[in-house]
Amino acid sequence: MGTVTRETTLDSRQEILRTAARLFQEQGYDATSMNDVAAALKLSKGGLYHHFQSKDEILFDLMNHAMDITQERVVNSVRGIADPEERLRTLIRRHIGVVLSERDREITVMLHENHPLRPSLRKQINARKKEYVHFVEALITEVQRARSSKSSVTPRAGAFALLGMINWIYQWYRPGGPLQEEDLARQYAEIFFAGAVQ
Amino acid sequence: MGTVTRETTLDSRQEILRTAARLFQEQGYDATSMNDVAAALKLSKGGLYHHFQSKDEILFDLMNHAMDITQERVVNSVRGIADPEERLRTLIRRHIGVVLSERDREITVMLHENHPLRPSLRKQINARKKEYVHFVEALITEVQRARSSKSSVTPRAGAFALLGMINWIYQWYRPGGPLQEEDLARQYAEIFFAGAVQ
DNA sequence: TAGTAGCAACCGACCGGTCGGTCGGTTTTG
DNA sequence: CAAAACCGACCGACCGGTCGGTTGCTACTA
Repeated sequence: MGTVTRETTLDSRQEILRTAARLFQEQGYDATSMNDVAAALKLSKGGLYHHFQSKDEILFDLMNHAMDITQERVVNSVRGIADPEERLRTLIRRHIGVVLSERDREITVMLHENHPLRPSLRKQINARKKEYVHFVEALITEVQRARSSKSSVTPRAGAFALLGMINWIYQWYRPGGPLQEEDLARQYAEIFFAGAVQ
Repeated sequence: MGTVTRETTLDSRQEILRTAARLFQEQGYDATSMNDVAAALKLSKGGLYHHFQSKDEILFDLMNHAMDITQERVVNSVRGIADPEERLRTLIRRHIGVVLSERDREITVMLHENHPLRPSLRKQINARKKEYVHFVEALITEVQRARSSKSSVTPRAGAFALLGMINWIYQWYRPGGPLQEEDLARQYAEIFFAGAVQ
């Protein structure tokens, strides 16, 4: 049936995206050639171009997929939590989980590779990123209100600081190291809620 | 005199480094060709190669210079402050100042371009980065001790969180925007010392 | 059920262009 | 006049991308 064919095609694209994500993360986008991607998939370059029209398209799809994952696994999954504080704590945990996930390397690629994308495509990704920042910002506003916070930290600066410390993790975190994901999430939440030296 | 000649040469190298830093920051390292760098200096590629042996060497010198700046303008400049808390607050302010400095674009290049450098050179840069992390870590330890802090945040996680939120700034900060450097530094310090929703 | 039409998947040779880097010779300068 | 600074033509390698042709599976038919 046509349906079966479509599914196969989608699977191929997904597998290509996952492999490309791995290579892009390991070597960088520019340093990874389409030949590299094809070879890693045991494909010729021509075969690879049967599935994607350009290197751009792979990166763009990759980043969109990364935003889909963030939307599902972070945003949507905390929407049901009533208490704002608990919602923010869970968001921190989930966001860290996504950044550290071995499976979803698309996220770190999206975090790192800003320049290579054509301006029109980059704008679309940036719009989705901004949407996420605003979500976090609104959540921080809620938490401050619920706590009758007297902090002079604006939700905007707070959101950037929080996302900064989380999104930077990929720069230094090594899975085998002493700092485990759960512990890291707990400490980062504590820093954001009460500071690091209180 | 030899000295004069040497000085001239050094000036040329510095100017090349500054121009290269600007281009690398604007377009990315891989996307910037040696021709681009040469042209921006009104030089031919051959002329450029009279001053540097390779593109690698430029990037390596750039990053080393970035670490020199950090060492001078952040580390050395806070060493004289006796009170640990004030020392850390000043470090935050100075570090943000360096990241946002228009003149020192080397820093954001160093923060962003990790992959392109050959492993042997990259290790040297990473060693200097680690040194800085340890400095911050030790300072956080001191502040916690001085405050008799009961925080369960380890100095190591605290250092990574702090450096993360600061080093991420270049990803979103636009000089013309509403958030000014002084204000940003104050808010980030507050977050780190007391949290964002206290 | 054997045969076949059709099509997605794939190959590999190839293209124009650009890259980092080289080199022999010329200009500038102290 | 020596040496540093610089030029511009050039090199081999590799880049992203193309294309005509082949393979192999699947759906349909006689």
